[in-house]
Amino acid sequence: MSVEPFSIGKLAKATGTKVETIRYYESVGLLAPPARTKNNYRAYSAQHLARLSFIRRARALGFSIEQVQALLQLADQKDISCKAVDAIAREHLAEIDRKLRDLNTLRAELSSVIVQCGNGTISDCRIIETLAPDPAALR
Amino acid sequence: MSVEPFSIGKLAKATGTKVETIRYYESVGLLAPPARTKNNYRAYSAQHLARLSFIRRARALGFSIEQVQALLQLADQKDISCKAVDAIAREHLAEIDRKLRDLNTLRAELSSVIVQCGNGTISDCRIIETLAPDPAALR
DNA sequence: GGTTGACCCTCTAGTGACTTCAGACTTTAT
DNA sequence: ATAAAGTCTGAAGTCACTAGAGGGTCAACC
Repeated sequence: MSVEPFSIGKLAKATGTKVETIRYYESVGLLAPPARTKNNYRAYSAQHLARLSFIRRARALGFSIEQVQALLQLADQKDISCKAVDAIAREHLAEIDRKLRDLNTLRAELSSVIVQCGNGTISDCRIIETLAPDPAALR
Repeated sequence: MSVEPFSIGKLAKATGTKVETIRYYESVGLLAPPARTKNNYRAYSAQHLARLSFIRRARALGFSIEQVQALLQLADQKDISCKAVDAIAREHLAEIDRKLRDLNTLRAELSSVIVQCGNGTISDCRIIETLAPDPAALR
């Protein structure tokens, strides 16, 4: 297992992150500044890879950068209760469920709209009407 | 049916939009600038109400402002085929399906994390590990 | 008639999470 | 040797709003 440090480009490729995004994470204090080579290039360790992977996964899960910060801080204090971690996760799960419900509703609406929009002209096309105002709002 | 023009506040209430957002839509060319009263207050017509309702519905469905612009332009040319409208909607549906798949995966992970994170300390807590890097990425 | 509070106006700046750009240096491949 | 690809910093741009400063206007109640 080679423990040589790697460049920002390699780290980017390994984690599916853009180079600029990695630098951004460093600038906002999400990812610790790595060592530098004599040319001032960033030299990352396996720790950085692990942490960036965590960050990316958490971001993909929809956690905000602030929430990821909180999770990382908690993760670093291994001796305390994980109730706080659990709370953050639960809070987020509720959010995901809300998003899922919304998206499913939208999906249904959108696909019914598409079905109606078979091949006619716009004047026959229901997609516009479907999105048109609810008469009830016009009171 | 009263056809008197209404203020930005009434329009906001009728469409569930913030006043500032309406002005923003005008500034980016999404909503046509309305007439003005002698006091320079915006005076909206039923057309504006209809169009803003459309905009809000489309935005709620997750269309970007650019996509909404496209839909509105298409809607204004009533004599052409609605294939373009259909294409935009279909494209958007695919996007929604991708998000749904992701969210479902995430939900499963997060809830299994919560189950495991019952009452131990962080060192027992799997939440960090669950989000830890995929060993495959470390090649 | 005065004043309180709810509206409305414009213009500017702030938000989150990046992305893009300009301008310069270094490393790698041909 | 030279060109392409990678890296650096710092600043500005993006999206879709949101908030704030600093002002004018209007309806109503005392």
